[in-house]
Amino acid sequence: MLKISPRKPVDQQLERKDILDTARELFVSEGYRGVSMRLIASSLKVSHGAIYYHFKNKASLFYAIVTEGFLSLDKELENTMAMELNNETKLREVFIAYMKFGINYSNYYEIMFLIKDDELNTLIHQEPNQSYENFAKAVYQLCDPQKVNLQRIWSIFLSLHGFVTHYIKSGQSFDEIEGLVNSHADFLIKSLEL
Amino acid sequence: MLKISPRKPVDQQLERKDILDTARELFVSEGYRGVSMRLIASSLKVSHGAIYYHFKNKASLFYAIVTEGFLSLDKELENTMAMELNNETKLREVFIAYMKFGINYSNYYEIMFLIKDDELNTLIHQEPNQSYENFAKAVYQLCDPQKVNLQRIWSIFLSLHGFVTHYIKSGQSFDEIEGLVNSHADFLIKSLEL
DNA sequence: AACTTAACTGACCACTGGTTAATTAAAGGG
DNA sequence: CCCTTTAATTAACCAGTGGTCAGTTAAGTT
Repeated sequence: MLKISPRKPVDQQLERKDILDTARELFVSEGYRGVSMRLIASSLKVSHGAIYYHFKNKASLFYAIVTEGFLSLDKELENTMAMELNNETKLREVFIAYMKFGINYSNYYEIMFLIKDDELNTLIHQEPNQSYENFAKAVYQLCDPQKVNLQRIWSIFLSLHGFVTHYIKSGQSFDEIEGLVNSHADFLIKSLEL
Repeated sequence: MLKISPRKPVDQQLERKDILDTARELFVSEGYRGVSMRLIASSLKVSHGAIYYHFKNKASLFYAIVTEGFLSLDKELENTMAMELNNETKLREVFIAYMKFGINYSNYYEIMFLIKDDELNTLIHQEPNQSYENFAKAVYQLCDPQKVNLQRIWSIFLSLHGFVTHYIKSGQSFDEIEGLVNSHADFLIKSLEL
């Protein structure tokens, strides 16, 4: 019979933050589906059941990580909006920043907007809408109200979404497709008839 | 010891077509990830190992089904191009048909353009490009060459792709979003400045 | 000290895709 | 017809997944 010594001394106890840090690190390189609870546990040198004391399930664990993604995307938008540029150039930069975020943080983007997983999607239901609203407000602010309405902004968003979705699938780096990024941004700017 | 009687009489032998028919039926309602080899086998009342005599692996089995999806999409495009309509209206119908296909055959669309699966993606590498080329040719044919280039057509395609991707995720029916379909089609038509 | 709670382990479950030795029917050849 | 080879299938196996839980020990409380 193997000796089981489950509860560890206080200074060795697994903390929620340790789990999150390890999961995040693995997630960034392997994606949601590429990271198993067992992989996280073995990286932490604990049994995989120990994770379930701290998190209800895999979706809950990764929900904490995905909210970081939404914060990052919002921060990118904020930073772009704070640039000293004329409206049209700034708008173009907003589009480019969105595409750049999606490609550079593809595993985040996937879990934020693409993955169909019942448990995960139950948890993530407000954040994508909020993220879109922030985007829409920014775009509306930079446009002439006579030239743009909500439907058009929504179409712009879907076009950006399509760009990111396609290139996440194809796996190319941002540097490889920068020309295409610029071209798509130009297409969308032109569609607004500014 | 249970009696094993593996090879069945000729008239009861499992045929490749039977597997494909059952897999397709399950796939249409449950999607690629929702259908296991064991589910297909139990539906056919055979052992799941029997499928591997006929198909190398799950990806190969479903590759046969996904090619049907590409054929269907091409057929939709063809049918739309055969309509007696002026160029702009026909172009708009092409866009609508694409979005309609994606929403109505969402599990096909997912496996054709969205799913990241190494084995499946090894098999499916020409078809999406071919499908896009057919689309691009049709669009180019309906447009004024002075007003459109390959980059713009590509952006149109990505915009349609984004629309479908988003609404596949949200799970709404075509009827529920028909207004949005029309609105997005109008956005794209207007972007061409016809 | 005794009791309760917290934190964890190892084994379990059901499920997944894929593999393989054994088994039987079918096909081929003498 | 008989024997051999090939085809088609099964049941058991493997390794992996997310999740569960009785048992064990440390920590906390009285």
